[in-house]
Amino acid sequence: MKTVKEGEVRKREILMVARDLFVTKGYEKTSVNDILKIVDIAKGTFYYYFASKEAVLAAIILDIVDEGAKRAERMLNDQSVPLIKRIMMAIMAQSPEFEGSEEIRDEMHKVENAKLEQLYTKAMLKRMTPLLEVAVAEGIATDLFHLDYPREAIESILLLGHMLFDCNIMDWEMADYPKKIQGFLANMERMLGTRAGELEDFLQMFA
Amino acid sequence: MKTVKEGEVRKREILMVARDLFVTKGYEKTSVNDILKIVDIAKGTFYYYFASKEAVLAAIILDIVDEGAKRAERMLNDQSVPLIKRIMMAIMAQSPEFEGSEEIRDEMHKVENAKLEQLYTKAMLKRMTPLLEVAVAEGIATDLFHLDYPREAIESILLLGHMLFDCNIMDWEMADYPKKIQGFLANMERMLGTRAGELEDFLQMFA
DNA sequence: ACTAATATCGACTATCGGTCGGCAAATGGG
DNA sequence: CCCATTTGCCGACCGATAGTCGATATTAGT
Repeated sequence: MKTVKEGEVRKREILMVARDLFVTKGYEKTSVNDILKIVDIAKGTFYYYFASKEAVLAAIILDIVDEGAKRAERMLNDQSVPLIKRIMMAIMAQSPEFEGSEEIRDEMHKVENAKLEQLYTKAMLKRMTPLLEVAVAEGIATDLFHLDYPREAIESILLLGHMLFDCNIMDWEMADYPKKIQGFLANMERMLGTRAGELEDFLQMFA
Repeated sequence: MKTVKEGEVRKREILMVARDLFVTKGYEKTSVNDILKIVDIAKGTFYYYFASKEAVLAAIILDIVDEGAKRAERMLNDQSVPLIKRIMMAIMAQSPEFEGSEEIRDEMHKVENAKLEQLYTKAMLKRMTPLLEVAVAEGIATDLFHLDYPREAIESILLLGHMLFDCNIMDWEMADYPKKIQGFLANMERMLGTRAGELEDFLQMFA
């Protein structure tokens, strides 16, 4: 059964299906054959569009990171919100968990997805750091933040936000989360050198 | 050729060889057959001792983390050194890079080793947090540190130290490292709430 | 010496990611 | 309108892999 489609269409089809499978089943546990079955193409077609299974993964990660960065950018540009809150919301909005169906939440970051996870972290940092750098520079200029190593603070905050709350490396009880979030905000405030409690009302949201 | 050995001996043999291979070649790129060839046993023997290749990985990680924690513990117990420096040295000593041959350094934390890396991070945090908790509590009691969420600060510091300097997710130039280390120390100081510059002489070491 | 527990073997299987040569459909120029 | 070239597609095949299993050899207890 041969159905011909324009190249870019096929490519997107494969990416969509693969992304769904990688996120729900895990990258390692998803075989190329699994993808073929759903997209309903032969092996040769898959490798006509992608050099390897890992190439598909890389493309998907770029997509996910880019979508997150665009959401973050929207948050940062909303001048009606105070700067610190904007930054906080950008960090939250960036996380893939906040788009689409909520069921995906736990699936993406699982043991079998270590490779996806690692590549994602790397790409996310590279994409997000410049965005936050602008925002933090604004905070420094307006005497809201006081710090000597803005770039390093941003990297640390992004990394912590991701590792603590998006990955599943910390196995916390549900009941722990409010305290963990408060701790994170406190550390973020200190690294940025804000007036203590600047994020206090934000903190209420999680109490 | 059949050579029989006591169970525990064989098990340790397998673990030693596997660890060496995983660290130098990477977990994914090391096949069970690679291990068999060196230990000089048949497949059945391997699976007589370990349920899967991944079970071997898990055992190895526990070993590595435990060795690191023991080194860290020695640092923390050295009363002749000021507390902050002790903590800093414990964090550094914990890293697997600091034991044995230096060549291993880059190998362990590579793209193909994402699974090893992730499991390691998780186990390391669980093992190291309680150790540092004692030390930080001492710092709080002696009015050296001032912070409301000690546990969360420790988790963050451990995580950052590991992710920034042990993994290879940040692709920095060699020339960047002094600044990155200074930034890390600054953030650490702020999270712990020490007198600013408390770690200043430590910082000299990396300038 | 017999038995039971322990340790070892290696052929075998299912599945995987990836290759390759050939076929079919669209394209477009003469 | 025909034919050649490009583009899209096929699926049998390959080597390697993690893991299985029933047979066999060694050791230890009595």
